Amino acid sequence: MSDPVSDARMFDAALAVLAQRGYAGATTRKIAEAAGVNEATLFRRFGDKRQLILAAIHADLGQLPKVALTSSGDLEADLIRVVEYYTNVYQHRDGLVGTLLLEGARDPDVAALIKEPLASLSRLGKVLAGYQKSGHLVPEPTDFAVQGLLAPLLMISVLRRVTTSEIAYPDAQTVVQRFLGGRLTAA
Amino acid sequence: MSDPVSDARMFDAALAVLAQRGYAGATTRKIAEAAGVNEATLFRRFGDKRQLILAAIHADLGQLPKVALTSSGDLEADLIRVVEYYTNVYQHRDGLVGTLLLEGARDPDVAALIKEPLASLSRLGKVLAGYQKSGHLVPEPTDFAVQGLLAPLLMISVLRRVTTSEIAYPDAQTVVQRFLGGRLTAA
DNA sequence: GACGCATGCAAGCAAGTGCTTGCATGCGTG
DNA sequence: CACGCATGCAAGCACTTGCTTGCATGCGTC
Repeated sequence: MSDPVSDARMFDAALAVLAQRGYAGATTRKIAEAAGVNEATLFRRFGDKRQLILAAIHADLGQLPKVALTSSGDLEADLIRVVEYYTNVYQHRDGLVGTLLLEGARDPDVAALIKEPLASLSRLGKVLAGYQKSGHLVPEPTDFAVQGLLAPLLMISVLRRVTTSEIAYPDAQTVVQRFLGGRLTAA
Repeated sequence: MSDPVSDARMFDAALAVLAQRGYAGATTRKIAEAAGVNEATLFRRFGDKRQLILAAIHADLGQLPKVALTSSGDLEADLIRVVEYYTNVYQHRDGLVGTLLLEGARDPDVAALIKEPLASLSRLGKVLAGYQKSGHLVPEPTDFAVQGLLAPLLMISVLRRVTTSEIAYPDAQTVVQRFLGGRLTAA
């Protein structure tokens, strides 16, 4: 009966259920059902729930294109690329980022998995610092700059899920404009 | 044996465990233990787990001082008051806000409980709109303005818990300065 | 065609969890 | 003192959940 099941199908299901119901709520039975797979198959393949979920997260995060965190010299273009990237991250699995951030605070393994994506934040900081040094951006602590650029996106992604009214992600252009307002040097 | 137990003690315990482990992880046994109370007492008093937790959240959120969301005419002073308030909210029970936002996305009752605090955001929007109209602030969609002011705090509160390095909340003065940079009219 | 292998299926087990209950105990109030 | 009342305690029940296992089945490979 039935073809061999792809890992991807189970990962998809696992992440969908995880994002929607959290780690504890993501029961192996629900994941199996969502994947259209027998529960036993999950265990035979991944050993236990934790490894399944960790593998799913790992595969998913690894699939994210590496951020184009380069200084091309064109400040605005660089920022737009970054904002588009993060908007994508928030959208690509609805609510997953929030869940991972929360769950990461409780589970060291999850924390380890999201470590690299988080590290990209400080890489972004360095890019911004470069533009500060070159005089394109007003100087400020790089943490502040990073927050100024990305925090609104995070806030939107969180609020979207708890409020009834539909909140849309603004386009990258707009986000960057807001960020640059007051930060451009009077060059 | 033992004096009557105050609701507050159970609420404290419930919220502490809730913030740390989420709704599913906040078992009645753990809450009882944290409160130094017998599990049966929880049920006798509150009926079931859900009502206990909802009552705890309600009592706690109700205890938050009403935001001083008034336009005094002194823009900077108003903003500082607001930022201090929200910094407080994030700090006052470590991680609770994040948990509630996440849990609120899954549980309509929790969503209902945090509705009022969330509504204060749109009230803040109106205050800011007032300052835009009076020419103190550059015009922009009020949602953007609210996010510009508070999103960094939210991001910090989230990142604090997943990163090993200690991230401190900036003081209100700093937050407001960052917000005002680029938003003050050239009056 | 025979074999191996991944899967489905169904039953089930052990642990955890929400919740109940009967009983004893101690405190305050009349 | 007597009574009521809130609590502690311990046992336990029903259900969920992670995980296992034995068996049948179908697919690809040799």
